[in-house]
Amino acid sequence: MLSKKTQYAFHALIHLAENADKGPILISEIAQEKNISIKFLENILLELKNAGILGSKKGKGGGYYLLKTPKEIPLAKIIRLLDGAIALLPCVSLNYYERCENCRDEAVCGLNDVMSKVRDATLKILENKTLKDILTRNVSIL
Amino acid sequence: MLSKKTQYAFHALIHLAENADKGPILISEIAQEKNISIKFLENILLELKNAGILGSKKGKGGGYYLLKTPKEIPLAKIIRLLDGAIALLPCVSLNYYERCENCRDEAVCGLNDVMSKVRDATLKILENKTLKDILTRNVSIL
DNA sequence: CATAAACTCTATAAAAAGGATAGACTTTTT
DNA sequence: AAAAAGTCTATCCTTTTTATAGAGTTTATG
Repeated sequence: MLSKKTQYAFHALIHLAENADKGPILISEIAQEKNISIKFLENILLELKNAGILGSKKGKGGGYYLLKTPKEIPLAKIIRLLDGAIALLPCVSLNYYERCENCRDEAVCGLNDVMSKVRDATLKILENKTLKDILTRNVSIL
Repeated sequence: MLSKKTQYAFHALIHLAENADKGPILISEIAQEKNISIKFLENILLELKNAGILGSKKGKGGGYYLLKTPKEIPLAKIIRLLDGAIALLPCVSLNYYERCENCRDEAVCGLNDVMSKVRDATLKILENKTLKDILTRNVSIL
């Protein structure tokens, strides 16, 4: 299961993309629209900003906005950024690999084998689908 | 990512299956063999017992043993028992569904749509693969 | 039938994740 | 120059997950 953080990030990104034509969007607007704690959302948007996905403008008329087009933001990237590994086991993760502490030899571990298949099937979807693919509204400017 | 609980459960079940010909297996043996905290493992085996997957025998010569053949234990069942939902989002879970608090209408939510596909791809593997498929050693008695 | 071996149960503690709060800092408008 | 409207940073509280401790119960067996 994805963490709340990642779930909120997706909803926030969707809102930002669908309102990209309106200039910087207030955190408070996203929080209200998507029913998310405003302060918690602050931290999440900040992480997305530090990762180069969002930009922000301070002062009156400020807010957050996408730095890339939705098509350039794969869903897998968001999950890895906020949740870490996508795989179900650490010993099967491509980006956050950790040696298995519970088995003798990963090379002949049947669990490793099955979970690799699950990872591949999941990544095939999440690395190819982007923010654009999960938008409801089509925004002409994008 | 699967919880430690579920990860440990898989390794314990593998050990039980691969040594099914030896009668009841001690918790301590599994814990040592698989490098798992013995007391934590106790709780896990108890849950598996209460779910009807394992049986136990008390007293000298006691221990845990499988109540079903490995082929009858789908991997998805173990995950659902110990971790709950397999899906990445509550609003997409078949067995642990919860309404989405962050979007207006799940029926037209693009996130819901993509995550349903991930769920289907994952379940296609995890519901068809069983404990038997992740064993290293072939035990004739099974 | 006493004893040791082994599982069972309840309570508690430590660590991580989720969520909430406060206040400092920055930019813009007037 | 100052107030308004935002972001940024740090800390704290609660819940869940992970792990530990110890008393209690059952069973084989000599």
